[in-house]
Amino acid sequence: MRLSHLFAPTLREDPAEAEVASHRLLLRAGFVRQLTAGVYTTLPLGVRTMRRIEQIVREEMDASGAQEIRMPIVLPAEPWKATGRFDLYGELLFKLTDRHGRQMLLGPTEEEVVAPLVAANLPSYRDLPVNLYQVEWKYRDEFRPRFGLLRVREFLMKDAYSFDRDEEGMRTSYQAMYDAYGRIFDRCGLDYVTVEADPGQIGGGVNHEFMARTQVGEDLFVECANGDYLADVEAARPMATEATDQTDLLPLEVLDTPETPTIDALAALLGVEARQTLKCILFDAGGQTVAVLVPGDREVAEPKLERLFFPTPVRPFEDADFAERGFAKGYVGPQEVPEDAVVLADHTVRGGRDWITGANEPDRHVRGANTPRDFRVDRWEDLVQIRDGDRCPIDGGELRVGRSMVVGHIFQLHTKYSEPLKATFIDEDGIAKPFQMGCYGIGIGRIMAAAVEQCHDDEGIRWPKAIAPFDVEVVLATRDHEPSVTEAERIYRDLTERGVDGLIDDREDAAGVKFADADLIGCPVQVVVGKRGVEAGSVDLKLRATGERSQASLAEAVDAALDLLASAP
RNA sequence: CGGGACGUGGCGCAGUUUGGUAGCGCGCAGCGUUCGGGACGCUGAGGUCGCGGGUUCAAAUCCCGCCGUCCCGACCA
Repeated sequence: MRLSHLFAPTLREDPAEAEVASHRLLLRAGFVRQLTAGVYTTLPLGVRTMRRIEQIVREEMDASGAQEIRMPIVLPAEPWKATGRFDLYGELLFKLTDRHGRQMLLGPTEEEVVAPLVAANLPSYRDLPVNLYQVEWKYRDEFRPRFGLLRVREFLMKDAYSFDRDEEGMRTSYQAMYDAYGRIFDRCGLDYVTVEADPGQIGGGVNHEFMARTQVGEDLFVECANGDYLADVEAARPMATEATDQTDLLPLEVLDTPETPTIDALAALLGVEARQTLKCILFDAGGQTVAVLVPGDREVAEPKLERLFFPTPVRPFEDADFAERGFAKGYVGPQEVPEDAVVLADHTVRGGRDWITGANEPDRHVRGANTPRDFRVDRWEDLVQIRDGDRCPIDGGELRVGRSMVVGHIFQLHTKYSEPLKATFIDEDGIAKPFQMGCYGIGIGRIMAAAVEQCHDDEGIRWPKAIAPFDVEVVLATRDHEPSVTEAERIYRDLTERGVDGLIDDREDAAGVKFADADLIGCPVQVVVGKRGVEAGSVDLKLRATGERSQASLAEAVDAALDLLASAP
């Protein structure tokens, strides 16, 4: 491709709206342009990189036995009502109405389409397993698109769905995807970790996230300093706390603590540490009151709580709930919790005693609260948010919190969708049974953004060669020196004949402009052809990833470029 | 959804406090000089100052409403 003909408008200055590196560089280097919040046009360079990513994804999906299909984007709402996701997703859905007044939506994911599709001709167990995938646009009206291509409202996603006869088959299909995902992200050149994660809104059971390590990601994970534990921050658990000595407990004593509805105010008034206090956080789970106990210096991890009660929705108390159910907001303690409520305590609560906690009346707390003497605990569970410095549950090592961008997420769904959708097959015993499903997503644009986050410097992008828009850029560093032009054209042509995706900068611009753009666009290898070199019978080569420069004779220029490309990351 | 900031030629910005002929840099077009790390000179094109309403002799500037974009947060007692 000739840069003189390529629609790749590069920007000399950083766009005002872009703060994170990937957003800034993808705009500046002419890969994408923003149309509106969270919606982007992909320019030729971006299309090339995304196609390369798609190609890797398709090869590995096909190799794992999955088959590509293409499903619609405009979907009728009915199946989404059947699975409950029409309401569950709510505002996240782009909804539209057709001319007949029928409710439609733009697909945010496609279980509701693919399960009925596979079930349509009532397959036999002999037809299973089946794994279908597509690479298609997805629509989610995120309440805050951000970080350029990281969180967008329209995005290209590879989504796959496996259908099995039983759980064992589902686990086999899941493992095949797990393995394929590892190969995909390896091939894309990403530095990533794989963690067991929270199921979130898709629900179901076991699931893993593939997280590219980045500076700016929205998703946090924890990692043991000794390298033996990795988890999504929403699913991570700290090392079990040892129970404290329970002798010589303090008596329960009521304290006057005016104007102390927060832990900070209470700790300040009494001159104690927040961790000596006990928070009693109230939730509603399908009408039942749930009291969650955690030390005052810790936060409740709501996703963990939601998982415990799944599929019953759990929500925090609203102001009205406190009054209706007889609790004093800001002064709630676990004593006197009604019998029909359930009291959950985090394991870390075992490590404390003589708690200071709410007295269940305004402006009063108690000191010396102990279980089971003063309050009951119905269940001990893992309920706290993990934080930097917690101990690893495997070996007690220090846990560190890292940032990442989730580029892939795989789920074991069991019959969560096949059941409500009545997506069944006929089993060996002649009875119709719901499929055991799995679903598997990869964000194509996110891989592109994550790669830029991981591979860039002050000058621009340093593409991993597997997903670079072009392999080699030939920079013609002169305009009016005919022998240089001839040599540059020859090298470009020979590279193309040798199967390399080549780009030649044949524009009428100064050499400095071309060098700057070459570094910005970030092809792995640059071959610089100019008057000085050509008169001396040589070209200059540069490996973008390291900045390493070398020279080759005109005759060996193509081989040298190919060798350098082979050595590129 | 709450809070904050911003909106002025294609891009980046100044001008708004204190109302009075719309500016700068880059880019773009033409000519000339340059020609290996974002060159130089001359000439030139290009703006409903986000939109609507109001105040005023006069509004980019003051007032009201709306729209858009970005950032932070979204219930922890």
